[in-house]
Amino acid sequence: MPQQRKSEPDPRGAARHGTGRRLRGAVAHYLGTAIVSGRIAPGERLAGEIAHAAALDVSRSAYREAVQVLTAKGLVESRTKAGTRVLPRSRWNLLDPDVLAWAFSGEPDIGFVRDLFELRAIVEPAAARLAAERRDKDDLKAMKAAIAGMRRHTLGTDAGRAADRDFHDAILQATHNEALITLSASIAAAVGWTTQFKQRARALPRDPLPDHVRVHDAIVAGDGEAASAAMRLLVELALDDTQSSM
Amino acid sequence: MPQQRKSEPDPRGAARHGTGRRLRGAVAHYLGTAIVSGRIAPGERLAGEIAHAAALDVSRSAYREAVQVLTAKGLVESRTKAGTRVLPRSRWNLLDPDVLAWAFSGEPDIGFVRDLFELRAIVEPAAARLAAERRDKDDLKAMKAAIAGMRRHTLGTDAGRAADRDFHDAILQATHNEALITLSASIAAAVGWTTQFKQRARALPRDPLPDHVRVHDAIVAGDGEAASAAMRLLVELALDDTQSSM
DNA sequence: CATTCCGTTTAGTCAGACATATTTTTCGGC
DNA sequence: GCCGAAAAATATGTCTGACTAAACGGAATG
Repeated sequence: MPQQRKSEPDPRGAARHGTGRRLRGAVAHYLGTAIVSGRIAPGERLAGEIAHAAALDVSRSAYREAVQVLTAKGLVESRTKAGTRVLPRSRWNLLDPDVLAWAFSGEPDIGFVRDLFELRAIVEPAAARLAAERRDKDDLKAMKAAIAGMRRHTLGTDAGRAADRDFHDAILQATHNEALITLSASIAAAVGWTTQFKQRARALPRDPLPDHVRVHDAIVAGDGEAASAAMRLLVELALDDTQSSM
Repeated sequence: MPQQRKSEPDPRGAARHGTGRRLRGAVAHYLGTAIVSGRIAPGERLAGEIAHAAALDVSRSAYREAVQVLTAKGLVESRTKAGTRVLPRSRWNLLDPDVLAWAFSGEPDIGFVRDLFELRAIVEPAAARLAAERRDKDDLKAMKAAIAGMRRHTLGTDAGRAADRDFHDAILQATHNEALITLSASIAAAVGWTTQFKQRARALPRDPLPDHVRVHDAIVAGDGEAASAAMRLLVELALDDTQSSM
């Protein structure tokens, strides 16, 4: 008995034509967004495996594997007999790339976006400082290429956004700190979603190139203090732009 | 044919008596540590599911669910026919609590510990500053209680370490920034493992209480700058202690 | 009234079959 | 002899159904 009266998107259907994700991934995405968006509240109990799997029209194994993914990300916890419950937000791995993606797949929570920008404002200037102190020849080459790309294309184009990403990536690599790289990459990606919203809403209000060049020059000069200050300014401007469009 | 010539710990046996984790968790832990410790290098291919599951003496479903966990944490990627391969370190979610635990379950990599301390030195002072600016009555109460607990017990006791954790937790809560809380909690836990090593190696070289009191007083006074400076000092001292024992 | 025991419920594990997607091989044609 | 397309091989992905184990609730018992 497929196709019952569910208004929610059907993971099976979505997997069949849309994303290209495997079935298990589609179910995980479906449940993940349902939880992160608050449609299923913390403390709430999910329907039993057999029933829930049947409701989603997938086998129990596929459903279970999806739940394992959620468990791995700290969203739910399963105990025999008690069922699987949604954990309190404090246990969620909010910095996991998938969780971030799920959080931004719908209407992102304003407060959470603020938190992320705050974290970014803390981490990225420090990263720029470290980059200025540690960059080697390859790092400089990558940054130079990225800046050149940004000169050629505006942020409205795919190529322009790619160059922007490359630039920030190059800075992170230059810190030679794996933990910092992992963290910043996640945040930057998440912030990227919001940036896209921003640009859709209105033409971008200012040319971001000079800000980036300032950061670049400071890192080339090996001036950590200046690099940190320039990056702080860059993040603040990005925050202003995003806020003015919300 | 159980008990073949494998020197590595047997996940099934470990699950049977030791950790209390479910079988799938034990397999995930086994594979996770094998990968994080470098025993299985990035780019390498894991043995086929049927063979590998049989070698570990677990069913294919249990093995697969364990692999899903690793996939969720970015350690491996599975593609039909091509098998499942270990991803490059850059794709790992190094800040995931489980991954950190796996990384510290054996001999932790010195370079990675340095990276974590560096990140901590960036984030925690900033967190202290925010806490000083935003703490409410409940936050102050929790911090006060933690400090009192630290006065009563030394860091050598369980109660003392719990009080220390509570203090840092209270500071994070006071920032009212969920992303910051998630991040710092992970790092602090990981750094905690190393601290334990440190104390096992030698009597702790100095009384950490005055440093904590300084942070506490600054936050109570609402002085963000002082709180940040005091916390920076605290982290630096912790780093010194850890380094001198390695 | 407290305690213990047993049945029920739900997740956990197992086994084997079939589907799907690549890679590799092979075979035909140019 | 080289190149390209079709077929075979192989590993992951999904499905099904059964059984196990653990935890909760209530009944029976002291």
